[in-house]
Amino acid sequence: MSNRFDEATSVTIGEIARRARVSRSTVSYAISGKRPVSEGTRLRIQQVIDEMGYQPNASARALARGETRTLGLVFPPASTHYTDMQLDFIGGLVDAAAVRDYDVLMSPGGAEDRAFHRLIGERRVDGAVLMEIRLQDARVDRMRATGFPFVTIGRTAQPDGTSWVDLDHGRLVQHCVRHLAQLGHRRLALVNRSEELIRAGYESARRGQDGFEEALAEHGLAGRSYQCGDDAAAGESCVARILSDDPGVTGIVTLNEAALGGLYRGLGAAGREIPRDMSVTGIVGSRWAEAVTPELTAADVPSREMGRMAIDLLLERIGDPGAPLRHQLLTPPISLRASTGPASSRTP
Amino acid sequence: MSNRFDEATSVTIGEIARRARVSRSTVSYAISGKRPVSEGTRLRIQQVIDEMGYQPNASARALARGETRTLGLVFPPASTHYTDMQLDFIGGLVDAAAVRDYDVLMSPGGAEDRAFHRLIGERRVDGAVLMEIRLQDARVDRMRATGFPFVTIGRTAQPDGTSWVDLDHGRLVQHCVRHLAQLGHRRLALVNRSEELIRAGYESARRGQDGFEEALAEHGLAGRSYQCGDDAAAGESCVARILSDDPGVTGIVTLNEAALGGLYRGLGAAGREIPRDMSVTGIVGSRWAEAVTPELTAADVPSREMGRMAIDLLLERIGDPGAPLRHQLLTPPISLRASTGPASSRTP
DNA sequence: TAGGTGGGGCGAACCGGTTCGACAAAGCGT
DNA sequence: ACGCTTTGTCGAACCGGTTCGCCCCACCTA
Repeated sequence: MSNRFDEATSVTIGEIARRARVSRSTVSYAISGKRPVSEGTRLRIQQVIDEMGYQPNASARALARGETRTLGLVFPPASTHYTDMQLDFIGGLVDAAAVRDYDVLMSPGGAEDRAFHRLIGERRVDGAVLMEIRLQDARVDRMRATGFPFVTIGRTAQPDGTSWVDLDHGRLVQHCVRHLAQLGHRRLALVNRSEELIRAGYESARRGQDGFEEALAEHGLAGRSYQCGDDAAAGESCVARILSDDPGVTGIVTLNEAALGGLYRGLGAAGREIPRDMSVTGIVGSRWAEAVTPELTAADVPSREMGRMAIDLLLERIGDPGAPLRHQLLTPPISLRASTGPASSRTP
Repeated sequence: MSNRFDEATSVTIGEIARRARVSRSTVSYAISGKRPVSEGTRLRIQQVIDEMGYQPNASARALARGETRTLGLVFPPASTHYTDMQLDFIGGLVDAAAVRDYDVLMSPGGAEDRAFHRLIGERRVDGAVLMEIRLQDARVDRMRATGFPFVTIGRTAQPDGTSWVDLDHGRLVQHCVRHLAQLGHRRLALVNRSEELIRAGYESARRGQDGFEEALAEHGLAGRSYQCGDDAAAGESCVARILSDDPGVTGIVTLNEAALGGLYRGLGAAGREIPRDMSVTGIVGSRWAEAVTPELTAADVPSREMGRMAIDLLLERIGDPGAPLRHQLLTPPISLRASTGPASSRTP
């Protein structure tokens, strides 16, 4: 009469206790080991647990313990398609969390969205990772105000108040420019992300642009920045703009992964061969860098690694909210591939 | 004395009840509307709620209601990198869930992994979507055994027992072959996914291959299938194998998005121009199809849409477990782009 | 043998919601 | 005036765990 078919799905600790002829608390202690339980009863309890396939209910446990063992991943709504880098980042983050027995809750939306409210206000998660940070970011302000543990991927204009892991886009772009300068290039272009993102204060785009301008000044080069949509067609037309603005450009730095294929196509259509007539470099996930021909000299983004770091930092904050904030600013090396070469190979 | 700074994070329904001078149940009814509450008290309660920023605790609510308002997304561990299609699929799925006030829990791992146990056994979610289905899939068997609501992306060898949404890879490959046949191509090659995936019984790869062979027979063509790793280098070496096995091949069908760039590079290195000397087509996300030059004639995978469908099907199963199972088999049209052309343009 | 010690187990309270049954007061018809 | 329904509210039980305080008993020591 108690042998329902679906009993495995509805076994409670009370049921285990009854069959093992002990109290519920004893079962709990036998599982957690927080108080001693005699060898005999522990074995008996364990046997019943195995027989019935008992697993403690997560909601009940979360309520009692005050922790959900779930982490939130907050990212803006996907009006703009995700990039490859983001995908790898998410993968690395989820895997790292799983290793530590945490699950990851995906939460699209900004500071005013219902999803965001659910996550924080309803305490669905023990902490959160914020992606796609802007220099002024309402989500960060809200999180800080609530005192909820969180880390950001990217840093705001006032980065000292939070833990974060970020790619040093400014410095990376500087390295790209220096590389081109050393090859003798004098007139450069920066292919940035879309106008909307830049206007929204998207951190990596902004800092990348700043780095570009600084590097131009430092090396005494001419150059200009271009906003470019996140797709191949935008990349193609961006090349057209660059060449019509200044046909003398011989080096391009790109922050725009999704436009890369279009960039190459545009150059091909304009009769510019890479790297003979045009050197191209930038910051791009390695999958894209290796997909184009010739392969792209680029700073490969360690996305999976960044996901892992984010989890580490977040768990540290959850474990000890009073601990000092930590920052990870990454400057991965530039992988030299086939898309850059000396400027002198063909003089106008 | 009760005005702590962090009170917004720890407001309970009891606190609201006290300040509004009503019982906890009245607050609950005022919020849910499941029983009438007088206009006056409802306003008073609402005011206190607004003042204190009260939001019901998700764990407590889940425990009491027996539902978590969370859905699981189960995918194998990321030893193999995710593809662009998967990313879009996840994005579409998460967005669709958010619209319906559900969150999505990411759970990497197979049927034996701790993450899988947590998800199902601990009842962290109300239902689950299973990605990356194999023809024989232990996860599906386990889910079916527990009676847990779920849908799969892709179908197993016995697809009738579950709800699923799937791309008809077999038919799509047939369409690709027919397209090439109509252009006059007689010797073809299929670039499939990696050996590991195929050996593991990865559904789309297997059915794609079956479709390829059927189509060859139907049109009386010669052809061969190749396994190819998920990266550009593998694609490049795959082309070398194809051309050395049969230099007369003039048409390629690919199921391998990540290898596409390498495929193009390999053809270029072998002196085969697309589409003059070689026509290429296949099943690839549009971002990749448009990134290569010439752009790829391909069946564009409606990934985001599939994510939305998966959520719809899953919520239907959760809402009414007795409802008939539903299947969505998609055969998106092939977008004609620039990578295919008549075989006759250059006769050996 | 009395008194202290600590291992092993139990019952009850608690986490923060939801929901059911009961009941008082108000509104209605006759 | 009475009983009957409806409306509004409350207290208590419950969801399924965890944890605290307490008690009993066996063992050790003086």
